[in-house]
Amino acid sequence: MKLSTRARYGTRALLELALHWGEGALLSRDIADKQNIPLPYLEHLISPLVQAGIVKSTRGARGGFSLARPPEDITLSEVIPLLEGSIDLLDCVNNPEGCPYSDSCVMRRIWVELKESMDKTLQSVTLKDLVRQANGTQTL
Amino acid sequence: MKLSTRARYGTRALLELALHWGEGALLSRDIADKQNIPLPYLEHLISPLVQAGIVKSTRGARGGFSLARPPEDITLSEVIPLLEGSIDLLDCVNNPEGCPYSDSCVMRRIWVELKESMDKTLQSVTLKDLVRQANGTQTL
DNA sequence: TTAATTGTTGATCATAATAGTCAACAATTA
DNA sequence: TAATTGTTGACTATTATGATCAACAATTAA
Repeated sequence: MKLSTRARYGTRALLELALHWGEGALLSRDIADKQNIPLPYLEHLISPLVQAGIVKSTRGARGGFSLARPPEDITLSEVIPLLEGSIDLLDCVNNPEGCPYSDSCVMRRIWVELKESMDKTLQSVTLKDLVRQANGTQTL
Repeated sequence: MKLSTRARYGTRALLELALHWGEGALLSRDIADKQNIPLPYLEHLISPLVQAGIVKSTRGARGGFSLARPPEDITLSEVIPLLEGSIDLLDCVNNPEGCPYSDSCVMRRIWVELKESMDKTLQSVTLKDLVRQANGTQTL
């Protein structure tokens, strides 16, 4: 039950983009260097973020990546599932038909609750929050 | 970020033991049959539960397994980490020294919060709760 | 229009974690 | 003492993850 490096790398990449919000596109190479992410790996894991409309990509010379929306509008609840596939601890959480026992299963309810409590926490954090904290600006 | 089958099997085995609380020992073979768990696998995953004093084992003829404590005193918060190794989504949660970045890391705080919210949910569920639900006795 | 640049995609490989099995062993009871 | 039952460690198979590489598409600037 460990988080994959995709989620770790991905959130770091997004933080990097959030730190440079409003400054135009960042090269994937620079993101990779700054955040210590293998470049060819970054290219793959950023793809779902682009397709989901969280990251904007521009090809060709002078291209790169930038956030498609303001950092305060992007929560981890939106981001982590894209990177991780889903935050369901078991497939039955979102797909009860897949398990022959789901009707009578006593445990499924627990896994659903668990997912909901995680999601609630993730919803409470925006990229802007991360930027604030990174800058030490956070009053908290 | 999926739960391992150890946790699924393990909780089912515990549920089975809880259902028979007060009736003496259950054979591992019977637990395995009833809950559809490969017997040799069950033997391995039950071991940490025995060592942690949650399950009591008796060897030899007429031996078997039973809960070492009343079902209402055993929470999932105690059980799942034993089966799963830990519920930390990342090692840095419980072992900051392992990561060179943990000081300045913006993300670690999130992973810690996530773990705490999961643990809170798991703490709220005892084996007795599961039994009640399995019996349809739950008033809720 | 061409060359350089940069993201996109798919194939592929390596490694590690998980799931599962088997056999020798220790303890207990009848 | 023989039958029973849990304990442990070694081992195998399968899958998921992490990572790389190469061909390709789009864009810009000379």
